[in-house]
Amino acid sequence: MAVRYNFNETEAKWQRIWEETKAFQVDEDPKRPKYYVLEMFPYPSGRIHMGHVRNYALGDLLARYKMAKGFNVLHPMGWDAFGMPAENAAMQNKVHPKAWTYDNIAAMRKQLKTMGLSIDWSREFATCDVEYYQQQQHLFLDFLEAGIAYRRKSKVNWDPVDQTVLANEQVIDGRGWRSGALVEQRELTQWFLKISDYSQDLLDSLEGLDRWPEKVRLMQANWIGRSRGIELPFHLTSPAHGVNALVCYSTRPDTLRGATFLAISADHPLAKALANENPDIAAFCEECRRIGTSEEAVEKAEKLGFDTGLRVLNPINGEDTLPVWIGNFVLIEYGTGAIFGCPSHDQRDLDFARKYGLPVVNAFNMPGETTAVAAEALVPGKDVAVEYVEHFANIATATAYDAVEKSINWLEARNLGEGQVRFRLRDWGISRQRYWGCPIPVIHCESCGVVPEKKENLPVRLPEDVEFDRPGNPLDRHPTWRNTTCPQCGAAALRETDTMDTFVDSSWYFARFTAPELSTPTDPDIVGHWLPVDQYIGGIEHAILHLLYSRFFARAMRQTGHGGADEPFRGLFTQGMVVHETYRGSEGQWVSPAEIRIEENDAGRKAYLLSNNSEISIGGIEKMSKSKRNTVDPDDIISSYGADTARWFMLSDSPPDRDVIWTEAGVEGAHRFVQRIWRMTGGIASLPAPGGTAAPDDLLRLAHRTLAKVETMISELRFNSAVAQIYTLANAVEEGLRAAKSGSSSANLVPVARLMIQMIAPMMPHLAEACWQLLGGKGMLAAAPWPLVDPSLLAEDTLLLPVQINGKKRAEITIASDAGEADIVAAVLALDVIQKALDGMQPRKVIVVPKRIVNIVV
RNA sequence: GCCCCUGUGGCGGAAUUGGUAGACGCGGCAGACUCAAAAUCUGUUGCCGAGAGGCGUGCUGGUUCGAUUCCGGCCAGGGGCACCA
Repeated sequence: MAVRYNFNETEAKWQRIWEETKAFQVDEDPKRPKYYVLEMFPYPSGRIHMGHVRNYALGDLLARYKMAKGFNVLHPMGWDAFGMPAENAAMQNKVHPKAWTYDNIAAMRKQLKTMGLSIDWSREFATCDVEYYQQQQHLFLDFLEAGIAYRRKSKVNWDPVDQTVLANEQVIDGRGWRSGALVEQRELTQWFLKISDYSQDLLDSLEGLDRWPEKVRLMQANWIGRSRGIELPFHLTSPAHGVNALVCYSTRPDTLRGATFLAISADHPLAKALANENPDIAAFCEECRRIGTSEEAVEKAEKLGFDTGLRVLNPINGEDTLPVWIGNFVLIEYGTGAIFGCPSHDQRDLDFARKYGLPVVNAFNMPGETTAVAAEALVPGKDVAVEYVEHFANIATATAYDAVEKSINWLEARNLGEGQVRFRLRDWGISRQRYWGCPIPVIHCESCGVVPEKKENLPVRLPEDVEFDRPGNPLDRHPTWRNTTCPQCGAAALRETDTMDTFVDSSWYFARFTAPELSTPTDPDIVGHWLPVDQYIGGIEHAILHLLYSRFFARAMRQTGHGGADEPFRGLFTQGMVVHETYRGSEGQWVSPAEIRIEENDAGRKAYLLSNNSEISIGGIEKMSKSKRNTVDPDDIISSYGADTARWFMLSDSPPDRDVIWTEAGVEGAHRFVQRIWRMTGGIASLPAPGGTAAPDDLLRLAHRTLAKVETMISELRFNSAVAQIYTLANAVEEGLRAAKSGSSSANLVPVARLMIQMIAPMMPHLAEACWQLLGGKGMLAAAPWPLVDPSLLAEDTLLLPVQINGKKRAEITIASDAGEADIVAAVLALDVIQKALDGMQPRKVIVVPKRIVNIVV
């Protein structure tokens, strides 16, 4: 037997065997419970990175474990293949986005396969496959028919150089992230999906997602942003431009008595009407618009206002008059585009009031009281709110929170306003002026307007003969592709040239995996069988958009007859990042980990450049990135240590939801363990066969206890703890082997080693298969059932109980596990150390917690 | 500003119904084997102290026989949202 484990040979061998035996291909099986494990599918950037390795190591562990536990496991893989990088590559390298994408996919597939994942590769697809986006077009048409998709004008960030719409995240300091051009606000007609119709359901259903991280549920809840408030008309003292009243939206009507002004948006219809006749107002509104709404601008922009001269009455008493201002901080998109300002209880309103000399009235003063407001606005506090509500609404008691609800009731009862629920969530704009995406299957006809393409005419294929020599959307300037006929009247018409946001592609791929060959988007029976995904694993960066869009899609697909589940992802796990130390040379240049060596002793850690031994400064630990040169290439790791080592390292030490620090020392440690398991297994296999049947010993008991713990920890996704348990068992097995070599009984070594190997199998599948063979295991471990815990081996005869005096540990006592309380107390008090520590003091009380602890109180 | 999370050895982290703080790994130190190195193995490793012992889970109060765990108040780090009325 070879002393060193040859991972190269073994990993290739078992990957071949798994593939040849189709070990991971599945179909629906009514006899076994299903389990759907899914890792967020990768974007085909060209090479896998360590984040992928971690993601798939986690998912594969679960998939293999569930498979061994008797589940029919669906574990597919695909590619999120549309998007801008392919077009950028096309512009820079004169390569077609399609060729670039499929080449990348081929390269990454090859890399992934070296990881030895239990993927059903027969289901693989890319979202840029025409078969996939054809079905997405089918879904779009159904959504259109159901009123879920619609078109409207909307303000967008327009990059005049790249000639495209930019997402808010792509606008940096008011400039396009690629072109650096000043971004303009344009009104364009865009396609939207009506996600806002589902706001309440998307919010309420978060409650049931008990296998999602609390953090993600909170983030989604905040994003949906439900608020309870009231619409309040403020009547003008004299109507202007046909407007009798300005309607404000407020979530704090309990502060209404402190209102001292009203502010409307520059885009409010009344502001526009006033601007038409007053050039000063027109100029002011223009300035407001110019400042824009980018985050940067918002941060710096001063609160600006313009007094319109109009006056309104406070509805609370119909007497107090308030001036109407135009404010640059009032958003037309939210609420009604008009607010009442209550400077005493809102910092922004206070700043505004101070700047323009508007009165500040403490809304919570009782009649006759004149408590002033200090430099900072009063926090809408609990106590003051109660007093105020008592005063104006005559409500006997109210908690702070009730104050809002009760003031709404009070105002509604007097017909002064109407309670409302509003959401922050806006409809999802899916139009992109890009080539490399799913074409939106509609046609613009001069006489019929916007006409959906007929389903039998799908797919609307992306033309391949396009040029990327200029910015903008090549579909717009394609000579023939746009020209078509109207499906309704047959006249010449033009195709829509916008493509869909790539988030659409990723909003239903998990459903398509259940039947990827189908000529409809899904088969309701099949998708109903597999969905929801039982465990979804991916990065926290998708906590909001991707996961929310997918939840919306699940609802929309059910509504349009495409089946599925209420919620697409039953369990969600958000893994941490892979991070690495950074290194910088004498001139501050980033240095890659491959170019240095580390020395470590009592004096500390130092890094030296391999090329000339000059010292390198060790910087912070940061997310692996090309710019900081702190990446480690999975290919290099797999070829030097093997996939199992990389997987084991990823699973050890760090809890999977936290960042894992990639270190050379850590990888070597993981690899040492691989070699150690191999040596140990070889040693056990070459022992002479023991005769007869073995009585259970401590080692066997430990193995079963470990098995029970490992199962619990895997099901709780605490893989690092499972790994620690396996280490403990391995230490004991090694000790057993050493003892056996010097003559002790080896009777339980083989069965215990087999248990250990089976526990290792989901984490290091290749090594496990090889060891399994060595131990005479039958067949392929990938197809073997998970071992059963023998409950009779979990019980212990004796217990080690700590003994405390007044909560401080003073001794330990070994005692029969079935000893009664009186016996334990007697035995404890008889201990020399305890007698000595008590020093003649009489115990007042002895607390015995069964199987846990004894505490003597004096 | 609002909402949320996290603070444990030199490091990653265990201790998950209030019951032995530091499992397991990394790193360090000492030793064995070796001509030597690598590999491997053994011992040791929270802090203070020669030792007995004492102190220790961000700080600070509290509840409890007993607190890393529960409650109050601070401090530090991280994340999400944000002219949202």
